[in-house]
Amino acid sequence: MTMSHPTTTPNGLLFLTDDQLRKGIEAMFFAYRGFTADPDRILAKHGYGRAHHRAIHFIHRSPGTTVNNLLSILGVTKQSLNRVLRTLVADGLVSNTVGARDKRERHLHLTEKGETLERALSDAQRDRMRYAFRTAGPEAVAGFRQVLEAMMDEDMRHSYEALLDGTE
Amino acid sequence: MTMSHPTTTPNGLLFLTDDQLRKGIEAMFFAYRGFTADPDRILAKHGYGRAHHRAIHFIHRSPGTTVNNLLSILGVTKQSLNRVLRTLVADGLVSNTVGARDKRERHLHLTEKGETLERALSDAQRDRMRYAFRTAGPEAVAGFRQVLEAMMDEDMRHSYEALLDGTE
DNA sequence: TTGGAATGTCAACAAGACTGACGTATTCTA
DNA sequence: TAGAATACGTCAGTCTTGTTGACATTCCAA
Repeated sequence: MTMSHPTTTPNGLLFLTDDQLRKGIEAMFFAYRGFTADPDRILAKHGYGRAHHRAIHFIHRSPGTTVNNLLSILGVTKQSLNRVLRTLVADGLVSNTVGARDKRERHLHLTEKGETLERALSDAQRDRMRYAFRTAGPEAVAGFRQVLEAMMDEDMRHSYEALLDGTE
Repeated sequence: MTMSHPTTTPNGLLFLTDDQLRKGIEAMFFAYRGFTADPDRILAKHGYGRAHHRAIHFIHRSPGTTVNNLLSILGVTKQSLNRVLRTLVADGLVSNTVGARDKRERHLHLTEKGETLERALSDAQRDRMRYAFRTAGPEAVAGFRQVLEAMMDEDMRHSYEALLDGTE
């Protein structure tokens, strides 16, 4: 019989079998599919993709953010982001205002229409997250976040923590 | 001051603020980037993408699996999978043998070369998962898996559990 | 004041997903 | 046993989203 739960060894390190780690890997794979499924359905109706969702989400989170700022959070090239941004501006979901202090910068905001779509997307995603959290219970939620935070790259954790400031 | 941890209400349901749920959503987003970062680097060297990784992973997990089987696990179209599979077979990483019982089926196996790449990919991914699990501790690992499993779609959870059979 | 750095835009291309249609071999079933 | 269903492969075309390269504008510092 194989061990199905991590145990602590005399040296104080967690003993982890390849099987336990693989289960974590596959859980991550299948869960992420569920995580994106609901927004994907809504986006498809509007002719958008996940890239649009990500842009909308972080503009909502940090109103007035610049393109460069968004780039470092999203981790894509500016040309890639620009294409998405262009369609969102053209469709009237995002507004694009020249910076007052630095005229090279463009400050991004969601319009009324943009906020409406953001609501629909985040409602759907929160519903699933709420169900998962309630099903698993409060201790599980704490563990979930601890593992995910340890899984991030150094610089991504910085982005993550910067977003958390003021809401913790 | 906002609540930063879930609490239980008199009706027995977890009380979850939008902030708590959003943190879960953003943690998922940033962690998944870390989750795929190491394999992505290795794949890029070989001229492959994530699609190749997924195929290699599940062929390794279920040697002799059929194309149809793989399709339902990966959740892509056969045209999409076929493109990936064709290059893997051409490059000598995957073998493709006609079924003995049912000659319509093709059974997929990793070659020696395929197993070598699989090792490199899964070693990298396991290293990160091990670090995350050790950093977070055993209770956190249990919670992590509980939340992820509750986050999966019904049919994905079936695939996930089917893969677990015999290893739990 | 001028040259370099920073910010953002446009154009072209590639990977990888999708749909739809079709062909072939094989198996199942009425 | 004939016809329907299944398993697999392929061609053609589209879409999203990533990439590089070239370029305009703006700011700043030598």
